[in-house]
This record gives sequence, structure tokens and C-alpha cells, in this order.
Amino acid sequence: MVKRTSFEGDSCPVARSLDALGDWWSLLIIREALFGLRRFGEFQSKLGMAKNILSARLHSLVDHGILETAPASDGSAYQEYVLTPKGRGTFPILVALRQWSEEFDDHPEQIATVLVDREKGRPVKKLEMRAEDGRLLSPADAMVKPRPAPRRRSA
Amino acid sequence: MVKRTSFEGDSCPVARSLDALGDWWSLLIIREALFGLRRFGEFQSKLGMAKNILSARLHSLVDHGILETAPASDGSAYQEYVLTPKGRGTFPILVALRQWSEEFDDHPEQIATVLVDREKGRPVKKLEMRAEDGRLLSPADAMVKPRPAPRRRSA
DNA sequence: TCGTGTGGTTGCATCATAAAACCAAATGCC
DNA sequence: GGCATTTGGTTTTATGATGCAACCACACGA
Repeated sequence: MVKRTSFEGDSCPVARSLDALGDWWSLLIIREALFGLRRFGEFQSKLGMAKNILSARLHSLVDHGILETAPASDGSAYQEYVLTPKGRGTFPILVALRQWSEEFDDHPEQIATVLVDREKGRPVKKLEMRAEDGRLLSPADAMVKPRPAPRRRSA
Repeated sequence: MVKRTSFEGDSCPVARSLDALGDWWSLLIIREALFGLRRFGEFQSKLGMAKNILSARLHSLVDHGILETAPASDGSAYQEYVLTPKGRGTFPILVALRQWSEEFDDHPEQIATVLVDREKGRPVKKLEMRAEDGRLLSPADAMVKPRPAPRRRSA
């Protein structure tokens, strides 16, 4: 099979993340979900995407434990899609993407919104990588290391 | 036309980022580049991807100003692909993806590496969103606001 | 009951991707 | 210089993914 390569079995955590949300629409769906969208039609009209693709993506996100279906909320018999904790955990990824665009986009004037601190209305600070003890780290200050030692007691 | 939708003209910065690096391979190429890979063959053998796709992705990344071609480095007449500042600016995105996987992956035992502080060898701290004044912000503490002044473009 | 809105699924046409074959320039070896 | 090999791709072809439109089932309202 020629199958679009899946990174499901890959050992790199970046690849594993991309396997779940590395397509064109998933992160945008999650973004809208973080803003409170829940219903199929809401996603469809807000994102302007084809309904079959939306359906496939929603199911994929549910399968990955990022969204879950909830029976209702406004009393109607319809279904809703709400973020799980794992889904809400993608928030830093979205912030990182947004900040990257804000900093490096070739046409920043086309960016319509800024992410602000709700209390003060001021833009949020850039994400920083810090050590356990709080030291600010540059990319060069970090490295990847093999995992400690997975205890595999059960076979 | 049916064309795979491009987010190039979208006003959402998340969508704009995804337009540049939202496909299956781009972020992995960047990850390897951050680790020092430069040559076509290095990327190809490390990532195990088809050469035509790699070629297309490299050109796309160059077009987006994320990579640039450099004439040599070891004296040979071949070409290299090196990250621009814009390319190195994706680092927080990769860290966010990695940390999301580390925290929520269904099979964390399959993750082979951890990102550590080079000096101490200890895992880096989770990325945090903070306000200008340093207050720690949760997703609920943030909101998007229309950009300060300039004109708005396509919605 | 009929009509309508919501929430999808099904069929195509087209695009992107993957694997392998092919190719040209650069390099290594003699 | 001559020849095989490596490097760095492009071309070819098959298949999966995407996009659009049509269709359908169910809920809801009149």
C-alpha cells in the first residue's frame, strides 16, 4: 500500500503529535473548539470547509481522544463535540503557531487579531523555554536525550 | 477549482502559520534542520521520505523563507539547506508539540527521547503563557482582540 | 402532515503523495 | 583522462486524500 505515511509508531514525540493533528484542518477545528464552538454546523460555517472532510476530521479527533461527543447542552437531541483535557492541552501549540506568525509573517498587516491578556487587554508575552530552575533557555541550550529507562515489567 | 485550500489570505495567524508548515513533513524537516542536518541526502535518509516529496518540501520551505540554500560548507560543490531566523523561530512550536505528546500521548513508553536542559541534563519546564507583567495565564485568561489600528483585509 | 433545518453520507473529479525508475552533475579511483 | 559511484534531484505511475455537490435521515415546528 502506498498509504500516506503515519507517524503513529514513530518514536519522536513531535512526529507523534503530528500524527494526531498534523493535517490542514485539525488544529483549526481545535482552535474554534477552544473558542467555544461545539456544533457540527458551527464548525462548518465558521471554517467554510466541506462537510465530509469536517465529519472525517471530527471522528479522527474523537478517535485520538482530543474531542468527545456530548449528548446535548441546549436541550435539543443533537450532538456536540467538546474538547477533552488532552484537547485543551493543545493550547500552547496554538499560541506558538500564532506567535510565530505574529513575529515572522511576511504580511503582518493581514493578521486580524492579537492574543491578549483578558484582564489587562495587553498582548501576551512570547512563550519562553525555561529550565526546571527557571533559567531562560535558547534552542542551543537544549538537547534531546534518550529516555531514562522504560520499565517494562509486563510482557 | 478543487485545489487544496490555502490559508495564505486568511486573517487568522494560526491558519497563516499552518499554510507554511502545516503539512506532514515540513515540521519534521525543520526539526532535523534544528539538529544540524543540512544536506538533501541527510534529510532523505534520516526521515525516510520519498525524494520527490522532500524536494518539493524543501523548495516550499525556501519559498516561505524558512530555509535558504547555501553554496557549500565542506568545500564540495553541492548545496545545503540552512534555517533562516524565521525558520529557527519555529522552535517553540516544536517544543509545544513535543510537550503535548509527552503529557498526553496514549503510549508514552514509545517516546524515545526527552528534551533536556543541556547544562543540567534535566527536562525543560513546560511552556507557559504569561502576561506582559509575568502573570501566569490559563487559556481562559486570554482572548483574541481585533488588531489595534490598521485596515482589515479579507475575512 | 408537510416543510425546513441540522447533521451528516455518498459519488465523482481533481489534487497530493509515495514508491520506484530514471537522469545529470560531481566525486572518487585508477 | 576514463569509468564507476555517490549525490541530488526529476519523471512516471498508482493510489490515497480533498473538495464540491447531491443526496439522505432525523428532529423540530406549523
